[in-house]
Amino acid sequence: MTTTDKYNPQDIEPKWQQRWEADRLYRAVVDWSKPKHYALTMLPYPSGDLHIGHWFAMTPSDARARYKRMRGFNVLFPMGFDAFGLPAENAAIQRNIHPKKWTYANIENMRRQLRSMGAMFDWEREAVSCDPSYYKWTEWFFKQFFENDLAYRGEALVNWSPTLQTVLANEQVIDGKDERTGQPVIQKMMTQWFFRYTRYAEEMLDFSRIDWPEPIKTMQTNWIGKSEGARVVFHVAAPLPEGEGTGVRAGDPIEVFTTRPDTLWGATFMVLAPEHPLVEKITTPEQRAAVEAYVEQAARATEIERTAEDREKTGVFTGAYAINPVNDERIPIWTADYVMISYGSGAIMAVPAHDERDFEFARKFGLKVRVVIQPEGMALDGDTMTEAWPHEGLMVNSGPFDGTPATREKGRKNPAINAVIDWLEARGIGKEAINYRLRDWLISRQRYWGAPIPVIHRQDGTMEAVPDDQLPVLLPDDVEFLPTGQSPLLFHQGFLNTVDSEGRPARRETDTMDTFMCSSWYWYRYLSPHYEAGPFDPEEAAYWLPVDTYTGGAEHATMHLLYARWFAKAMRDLGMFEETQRIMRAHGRDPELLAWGEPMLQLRNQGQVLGEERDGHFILATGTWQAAKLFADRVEVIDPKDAPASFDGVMGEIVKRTENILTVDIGGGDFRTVEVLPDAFITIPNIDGPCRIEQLRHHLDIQRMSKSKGNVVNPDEWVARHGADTVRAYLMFGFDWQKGGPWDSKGIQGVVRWINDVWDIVTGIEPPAAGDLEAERTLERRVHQTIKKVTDALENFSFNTGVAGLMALRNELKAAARAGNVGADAWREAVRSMLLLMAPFTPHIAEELWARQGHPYSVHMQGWPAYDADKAAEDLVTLVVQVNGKVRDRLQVPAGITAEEAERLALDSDGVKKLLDGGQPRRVIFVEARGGQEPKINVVV
RNA sequence: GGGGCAGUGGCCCAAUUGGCAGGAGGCAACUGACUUAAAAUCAGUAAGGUUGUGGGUUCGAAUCCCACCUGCCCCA
Repeated sequence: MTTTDKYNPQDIEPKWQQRWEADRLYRAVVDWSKPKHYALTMLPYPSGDLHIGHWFAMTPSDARARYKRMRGFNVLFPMGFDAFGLPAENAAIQRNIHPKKWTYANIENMRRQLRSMGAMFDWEREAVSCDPSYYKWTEWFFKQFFENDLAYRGEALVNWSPTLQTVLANEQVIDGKDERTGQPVIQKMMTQWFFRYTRYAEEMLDFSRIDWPEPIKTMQTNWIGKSEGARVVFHVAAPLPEGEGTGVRAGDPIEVFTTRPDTLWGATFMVLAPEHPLVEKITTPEQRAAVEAYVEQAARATEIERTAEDREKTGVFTGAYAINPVNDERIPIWTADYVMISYGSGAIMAVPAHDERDFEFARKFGLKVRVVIQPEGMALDGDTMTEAWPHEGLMVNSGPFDGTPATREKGRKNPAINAVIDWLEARGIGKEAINYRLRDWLISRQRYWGAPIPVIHRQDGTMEAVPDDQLPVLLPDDVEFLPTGQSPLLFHQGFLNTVDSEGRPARRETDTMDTFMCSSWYWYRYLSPHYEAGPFDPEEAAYWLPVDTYTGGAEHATMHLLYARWFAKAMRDLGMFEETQRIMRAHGRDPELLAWGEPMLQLRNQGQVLGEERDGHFILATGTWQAAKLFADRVEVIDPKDAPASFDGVMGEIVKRTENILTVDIGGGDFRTVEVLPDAFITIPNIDGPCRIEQLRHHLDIQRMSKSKGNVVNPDEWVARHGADTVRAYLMFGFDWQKGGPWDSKGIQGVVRWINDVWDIVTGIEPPAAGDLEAERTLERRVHQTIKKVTDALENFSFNTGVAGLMALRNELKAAARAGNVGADAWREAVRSMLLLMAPFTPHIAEELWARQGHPYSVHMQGWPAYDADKAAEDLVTLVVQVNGKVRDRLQVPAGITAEEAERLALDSDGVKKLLDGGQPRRVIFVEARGGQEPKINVVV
């Protein structure tokens, strides 16, 4: 082996990146003569630095996009930035830098980092959501929704800071307190902007047209939370005979939704959410003080606390009664915070005998419990039962329905529910109904750094949308950031004051939009980021839409990925794809693809790269003891091998450090606390002089990377050390992509060796002119087996097995080179195939070696190597012989063996004969060879 | 609290979907070469298992079902 020169990624990577860019190699242009593939990966938030998670998400997606391109697809693989959001505003407040400046500086930096990946991003299609040219269309979408009854203003519970007099985002509230001032935050009903999310709830439950991961579909289904039942109207009962002036008006309706209308006869009280508008109206004077105090206290609890099942139930009687419409019974109305205003109608009928939470509440407050479902073989008694019976049984105490079986089925499938719904509908007191857990999408934010909501409030209190020719409503730059939590737009007179369409003074809406709104349509903008006649160019859309493959994190399951689907359906129904569909039809593409209202046909999620496990420093700390705690004036980091036999102090591995308090594992599952004195003398080998306590390293478990844990892996450092190809390949090789896992800085060595080996194999081997035919045939077989393996791997997002297959091929080539029995032509052909297979994973080295082999530029414009099953086939295979499922023998047989032959050979084998002992087998099961698997035969005796 | 995912040699992971648990691959380990020595590099080599636990279905279970344990992620 003669190595002419060394592999040096720092030379070849920038060189090829510049060449590709200069040649616009990855520019994707509409070409109706070729099939298209729109590969989309989630766009990053410009936080400042690209972290290893971005590489893990994007480089495998890039490999797959490159593979599709080699398969003959015209591939679009764009990139952009989701650039509005809270961190920019926090930076503004903390560091006195304008959010715009901060964001664009970060974008600039991240663009550079993204380029170092060597990905095939088409930068000419880049979109940045905080650019006026982008958010003009975010505003335009809002306006379309506003004008078509998909956007509205309504009441919602928000986090309200009474101290700051402002609304806070969920992220700004920690433990019920404002994260900045530490002052309490309450839940308050306020007017907010919403999209009619629930309008598409039913359609969003249909996943039949899309290839998305099962867990995502399950999560979305649960998130939408469809439940079937009935809406029943109760009425407030007439006031008490004494007739106090309570404001209670007999006959006020209270609508409830129930999934169990078959238990209506067991409703012994009602509960209203504390925020329910009726609470104030119906409360009697003698209960008023208690109710008001309760409502105020409830506002301080978060929804998490309120819905916790193990929480002690609280509530107050309002003094009012309602009439149960099925039996005209007078039942008390309570208010309690376990009922949510945002679910259903914010009021429930309580059936304590058959609902766990109602039961607990009734027992606590001594309310009546009446059994209306009697399970078979059990005699439930409302007075003595110790838990609710939410299951099946026969209806009792239910007037005309006594004896009707209630099953575990939900909705109309349950005979009891079915019968009761019919009866309710016939009498006009209730209706079959479907309720969704999903709530409308609250899109307004009381923040500065977001797309403005293009609405003007007229003097008379009505609203109008900003005319199209005035879009976008621009965010003013000259704003001041104060740590008040309030949006600076509220104080910007130039922004605030405007005129309506008739020239009268008016006030601009100061709410901005949720950033999820910006990220709900970005893949349309990529199609034509400079298009001015609409959010996207229909000519581009007709070719590229819908997205074929979308990759990104599963954490977006119920938010972004559901918003994206809603948006596509709303756009479809507002006719935004009509022109696009017309063009599709003209080119013979099926316009139904857009009628589905599904933005992405295939979705795959990557897992998370976690921090690396790290040992803590092994220390010997000495000082003075006080109780069980050592106050150390000296801390030495030592090698455990050099541990002294006896010492006065604490010795062991640091497992935790909080300020100057160390927790030390002294072995045997025992721990000691060491407080390091401020002037303590600290020594660490390899670091000269006394050290600071911050330099002491503590043990890290495998967990999510974060700056505070100090386990962040910086991709730039690894790229500088080994090159982008190696980092790419390691990320694809070292993990199950869909699962993620801990970073292993030793594991990357295997990839470093692989790439260096490939370099040496391709540049340094001079094969003989002629070789041994059998050896060449074997190498060719391995090459074709690898083509199959790598192809399957890329199709199935199983990147690690793809790289593993390439490593195995490397081993074959090395062995062949050593044996020197493969001739130049066969060798060159094998190397050629290997470089093509490597191109998606390691684009730079593949390009460099491709050029050095004298092939025409570029390897990335070549077709994918063709797989030939005949060339991959083995001549002889191992027939596995089992007896009762246990392996007893292995036989070498011809590859295409039939079941009869296999059975004859198996029954004749030593392993079987011994166990069969002259008798007849009860059954013989032959499993033929399929895929790369060898045949098996199982003899049952 | 609700929802989701995962558990395979010392470690990261394969196992073509119910068919030999490794002639998947890698890390680590060991031996040798180079070196005064070590690291790195190169060449070679074995060893390592009740597939988290317990039940069930099956001719056959890492794979399917039930229960439990442990870990991770998401939402509120």
